[in-house]
Amino acid sequence: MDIVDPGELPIAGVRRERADAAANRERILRAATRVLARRGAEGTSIDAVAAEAGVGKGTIFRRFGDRSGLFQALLDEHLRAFQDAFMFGPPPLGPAAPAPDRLAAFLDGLLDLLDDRLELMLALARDGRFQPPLAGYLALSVHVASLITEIRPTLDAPVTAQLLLNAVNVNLVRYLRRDAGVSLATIKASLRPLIAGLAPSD
Amino acid sequence: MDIVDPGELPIAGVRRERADAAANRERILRAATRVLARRGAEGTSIDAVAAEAGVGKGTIFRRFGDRSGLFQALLDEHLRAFQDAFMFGPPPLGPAAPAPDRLAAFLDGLLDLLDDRLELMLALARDGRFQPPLAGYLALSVHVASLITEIRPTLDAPVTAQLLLNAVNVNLVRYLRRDAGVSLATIKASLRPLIAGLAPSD
DNA sequence: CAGTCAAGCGGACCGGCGGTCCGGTTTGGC
DNA sequence: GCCAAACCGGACCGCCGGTCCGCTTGACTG
Repeated sequence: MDIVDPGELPIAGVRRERADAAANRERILRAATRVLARRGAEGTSIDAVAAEAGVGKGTIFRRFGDRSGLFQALLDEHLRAFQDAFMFGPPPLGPAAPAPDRLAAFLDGLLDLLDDRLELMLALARDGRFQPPLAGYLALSVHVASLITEIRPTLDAPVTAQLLLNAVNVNLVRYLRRDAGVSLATIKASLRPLIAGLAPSD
Repeated sequence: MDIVDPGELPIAGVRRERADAAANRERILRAATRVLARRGAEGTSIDAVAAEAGVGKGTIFRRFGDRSGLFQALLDEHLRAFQDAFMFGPPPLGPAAPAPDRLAAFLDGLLDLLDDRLELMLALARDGRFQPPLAGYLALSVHVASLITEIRPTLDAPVTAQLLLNAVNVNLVRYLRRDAGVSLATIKASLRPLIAGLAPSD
């Protein structure tokens, strides 16, 4: 995506996205959302999205590169608000709260997001491209790592952060919520003891 | 797999597997192991395994039902020894040790197994069939849940067990080991604080 | 306003995959 | 040695992600 935001004025050397292209991008993203809702992650092929958007599949690949690029773009929309909240927002998510509270609030928020956008996250998870080094997830894991450093500096923060983030894996959430009938509150509560172990034993 | 173990005597009403079929099953499993090693999880198609085994692909589907059935069978071989060890073996894995030690030893052992059979586990993970409710994994999660109950009975043991098991997700291990260059010892060590949080705060 | 051309578009096409099917072959009990 | 049941192989199917290329269209220029 080396194209400047269409809302900005043209910049020397950078061409603006054509109006029809921008419109199509929007239609495609909306169509993808609808297909995800209707057919689920498993049934959401590029052909299906293209048909729903009334667009050739070539157009989708031109815009988003490949399958996971499409879902990345969709995820970014939802992730942005969350990122703002934990980086600049009010406590307990934002920087005014103590680190342990922030970590708990962060995981709660992430679980809410996962629960809300399950099919999208599953679609992303399908091609292994998602998870650990996922572009959008990178910011999250950096944030968690910094919180962990704050809580107990002697830990290996990056690795611990990955372990924690993986505990709330998409597939697990789907299974617990859908097949095992576990409530979100239960999952959140069960996560607490794990993060409690991070605090210095004193 | 409703066919009796070929080593046993025939039982009334249950037909023994034919000799050639048994031989083929073994050839297929061996071939799958070789292909996994040579081409990795991503490059291990059923066609490739069939070719390597010198067998038609129909034979594979007859034997193992579908793609993941093949890898399940392969996993079972490796899982059995581990199961024996934590159910009947010596401490710290076996029942003679205190529950917290057993849990730590269990996770260490699981990580060793993951590291050792990475490609196989990745192949299993590819079709979502793996993970949470994976047939072979079920026994593991039951075991972890029982240890957790022993450690702190007030926890929601099944959910906590799943969270813990997911923290050592296959994809994460691959990423940490292969791309991030993290040692197995580091991963094990980073897991300790998390399970430490399970112990009653007293 | 007309001309120009890069950008954008669509859908036929490709290779590869998991899975099915069925005509021919093999096995093993009698 | 006979025969039915079990087994086998690989052609075949539908689907999917991704590519390609001839045609269309938007937007800048004079």
